[in-house]
Amino acid sequence: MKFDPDTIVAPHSTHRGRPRQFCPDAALTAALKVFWARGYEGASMTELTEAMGITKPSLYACFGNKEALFRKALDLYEKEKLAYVRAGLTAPTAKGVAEAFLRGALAMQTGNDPRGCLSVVSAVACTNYADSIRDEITSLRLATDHAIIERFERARDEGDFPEGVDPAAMAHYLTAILQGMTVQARSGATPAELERLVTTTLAIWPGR
Amino acid sequence: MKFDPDTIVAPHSTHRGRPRQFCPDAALTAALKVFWARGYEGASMTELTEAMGITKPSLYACFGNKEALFRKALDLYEKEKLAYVRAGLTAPTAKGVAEAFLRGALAMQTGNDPRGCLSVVSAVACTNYADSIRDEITSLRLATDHAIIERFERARDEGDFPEGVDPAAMAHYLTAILQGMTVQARSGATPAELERLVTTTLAIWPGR
DNA sequence: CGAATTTCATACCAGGCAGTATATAAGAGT
DNA sequence: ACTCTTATATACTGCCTGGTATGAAATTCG
Repeated sequence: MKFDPDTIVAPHSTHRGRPRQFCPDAALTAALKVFWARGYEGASMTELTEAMGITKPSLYACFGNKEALFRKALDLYEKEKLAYVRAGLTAPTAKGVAEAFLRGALAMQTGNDPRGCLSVVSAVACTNYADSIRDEITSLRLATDHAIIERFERARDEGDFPEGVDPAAMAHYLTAILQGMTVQARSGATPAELERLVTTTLAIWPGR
Repeated sequence: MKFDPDTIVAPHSTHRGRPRQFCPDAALTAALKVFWARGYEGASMTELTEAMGITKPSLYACFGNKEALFRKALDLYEKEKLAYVRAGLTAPTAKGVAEAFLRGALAMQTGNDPRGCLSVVSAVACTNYADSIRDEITSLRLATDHAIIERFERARDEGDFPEGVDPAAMAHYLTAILQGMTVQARSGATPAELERLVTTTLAIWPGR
């Protein structure tokens, strides 16, 4: 029998047959970079297999198909690269949360990774996605939005905002700026320009 | 001889041969909608020809190839749909300019047109564009940015901003929010949510 | 009317796409 | 050593892509 390809992890000790000659985690990381740089449709299977260092049958046996591979890459992205979101939510004030998010997003632009948030790129890029991918992207976004909204509601109760400021509105306002940062990073803005966007946003930020 | 396809306009009175059986302007408008909704790579030639109501040879004879067609559609977009940018620059104060842009962008989301700014979508979508297309998109963006920066520098001289606010930074801040609005509109935000983004941005806006 | 010219309609092309069939290689269990 | 099972390598499939060759239709000029 074929073991469940969803597990990705190498089969445990009682393994029969030829062992796999590549590390699925490393391959998935390589695939993530390709999707990140080129988008879902822009990444071809040959490009993916070359970056992953495996052949097509190996890819299909281990990850299913292109759509499943993308979804696993997206999960990995959310888990690893968006750790600063969960960390940022623990900042003591609303402005601290905003600063953590903005600086976290900024840090991601200066590294060696492709520029711009993969989720944003995936959401904007194309309408031809399989519905399941669109649904997953939007559900991830909704979950993040909800977490920020709840955090900002607490911030309002703690007096972080001036009177009359809607926490949910501030949450969407913040995410809009983060998304705009992705667009600008993607279209060639320099790190200095992006940092100026961060400081400007924080300078304007209402409350503490 | 073949008349210059770049002119698009119907040949003038001294025309020999079978007359064209479609309106190039209407066809280009239809093509623009397809590119707008699906992105450059997402729009296939068959999809384009069906939406334009013409056959492939007619398209190629009149518009050149896919890249040239996209560029002409982009020019049309910039000319028609972004009129509110030029109009907005004439607002009396910096905040007035911001409001004009935000409300103009919001109005574009409520109409029947595809959602989100075509330039933003094109800039983010994919790295596989022909270089000329990328160059054109970025040059258009730079021109708009520059116009906003100049307008905001005048606004600073006229005292629209509080002390110490950098006009260029405010310009990029505003465009970031507009780009974020495109992302949110593209990923299913309701008009009401987008309007809240507008009012929030204006409530926070520093100066007049 | 006929000749020249341009557009249109159909069918077609090479190439790239996602995905797979087949055969061989490499390990584990007996 | 032999079988069973799984992974790899090569070659392939059908399909869709952007782009085009060819011939018929429609017009103007002589």
